[in-house]
Amino acid sequence: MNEQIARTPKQIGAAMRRRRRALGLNQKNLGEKTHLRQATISGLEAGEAGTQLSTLFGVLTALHMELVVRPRTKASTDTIEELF
Amino acid sequence: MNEQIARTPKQIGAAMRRRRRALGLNQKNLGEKTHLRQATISGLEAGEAGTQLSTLFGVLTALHMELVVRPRTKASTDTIEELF
DNA sequence: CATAGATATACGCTGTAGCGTATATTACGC
DNA sequence: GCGTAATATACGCTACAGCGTATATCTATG
Repeated sequence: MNEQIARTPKQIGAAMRRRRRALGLNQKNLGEKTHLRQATISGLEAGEAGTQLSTLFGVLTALHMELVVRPRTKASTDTIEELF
Repeated sequence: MNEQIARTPKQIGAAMRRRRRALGLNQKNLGEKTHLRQATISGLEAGEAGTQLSTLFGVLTALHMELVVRPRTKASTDTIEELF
């Protein structure tokens, strides 16, 4: 359960939230590590689509996580429009 | 070679560029699929840290790709600061 | 319940992404 | 080399992320 597929901002946000909690951190702690506000972490975890890559990777690094990019595994009905 | 680890915007951009080319698309085509400008795709592939998650996931979807989020596999000396 | 800790939300501000449009630069086939 | 396709860059514009700060709302746990 520690490999999460993420096809949307919400999914990646949820995965990061689980990881943060597993590490026993709160949003404020994590904000200090990453030089981001607690409110910014909150938005990222909630899956705000406008969040920037710098924010994403900053938090990933602080959580000792990484991404894997790969072709989609299962068929999906996702369209661009319904992503947001 | 179709699973790429990405710990920085540049790495994820490079992976997406390889995938786009493997699919025989140019930035303009991809921009039309995603409702993004060719210039925006260019920035994403170049690893601009300010790129938004909506842009990232829009392109990932158009390229039939997905992310996996997971704890880091190997030891790394990465720090937050040197990411950007 | 009470209340402390955690998370979500608000306000005004500054910086910048993405836009349309256009052009400059690079890479490639002939 | 030359021309063309592909990619990078520029300009002015609007929208909004992230900022500091503050507060409101949830959530434990006694």
